[in-house]
Amino acid sequence: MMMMSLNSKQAFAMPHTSLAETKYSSLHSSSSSTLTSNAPSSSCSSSRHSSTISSSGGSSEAMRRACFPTPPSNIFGGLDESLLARAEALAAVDIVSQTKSHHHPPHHSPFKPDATYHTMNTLPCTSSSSSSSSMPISHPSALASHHHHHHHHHHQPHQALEGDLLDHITPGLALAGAMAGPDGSVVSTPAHPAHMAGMNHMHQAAINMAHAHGLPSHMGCMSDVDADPRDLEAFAERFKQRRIKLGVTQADVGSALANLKIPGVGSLSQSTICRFESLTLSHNNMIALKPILQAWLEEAEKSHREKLNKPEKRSLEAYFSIQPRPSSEKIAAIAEKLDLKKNVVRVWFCNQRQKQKRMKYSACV
DNA sequence: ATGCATGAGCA
DNA sequence: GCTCATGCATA
Repeated sequence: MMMMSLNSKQAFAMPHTSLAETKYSSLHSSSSSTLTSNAPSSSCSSSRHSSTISSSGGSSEAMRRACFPTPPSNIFGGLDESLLARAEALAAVDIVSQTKSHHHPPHHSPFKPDATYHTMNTLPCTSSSSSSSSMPISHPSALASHHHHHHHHHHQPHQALEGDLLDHITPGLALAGAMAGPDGSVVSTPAHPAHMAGMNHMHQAAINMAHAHGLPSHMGCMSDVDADPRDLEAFAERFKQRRIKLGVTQADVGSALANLKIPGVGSLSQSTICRFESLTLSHNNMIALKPILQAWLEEAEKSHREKLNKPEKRSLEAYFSIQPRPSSEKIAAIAEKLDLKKNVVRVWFCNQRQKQKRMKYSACV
């Protein structure tokens, strides 16, 4: 009995992907149409439409018009003590809602997963329902074989036409997030030896194999649950926005991942993070990485929140919301109130203004 | 942001 | 040999 001779992956290789092609290129550029027919219902941030794969030409996949909430602009031209008073009131208010923090000892472990990871973790594809942790490990082929025989539609091609196809093939895996407890601080670890290029590969492909369950079109609420293309898109975008808001670079994220201590997960390169955000990774890869990045994001935000909870900072922010450009005198007053050096306060305002610009910019890009 | 290269698992 | 995930180097 050996009649079934079909090679899995390649068997269904799609037409255009004839290997040699630049692998992925096919995914976005080639058939850019299609995609995104689904409107993402991204709640808060923006709605990105298709984009994702349409980078035809070259770059710019998308311009998301963002809808970022505009920061409070300065309204007060001259402020005085009133400013201080107000700010204090504001600060006091938010102080109330203090979130607990969970501190993790900062352990940075520059653990680089370079070497073959795949071996270590096997990810069960796990159910598609929800919370399933997936680790990025596994070889590509695994998944490849899977899916193709499962459905008629092959995944690979999906990259090219994500929109529709993905619709039905949604795999499910996702992890709720946060499992490890790094302090979230993004450390930048050097991570790569640099002598070689392809050292770490965690092939996670398999993970996601979930085959499809037909997704109802109404599932708008599952966010990290499955790998719904729409979710991925929305998540990638949200991820980027929040990362920027945290002031963390793609490279920082990549190296900080190792701090999560998720088994089998080490650091990733800036390239990969970039590709994730721009949705230029394969669908399977996106799905595999999503839970990891989500975990990182949660940790990072948690620690950021902790920082924000420091009274001085809250006060400064409150002042800032009222008057982003306080005069020298105001700064002196603020510094005195908070028992900080005037210079420190001045610089803080400068940085804050810059940060705001960055955020605003990124939101619109 | 992306081209090119590496290296792994599979058929 | 193919596909895939990922990284380095660089525009």
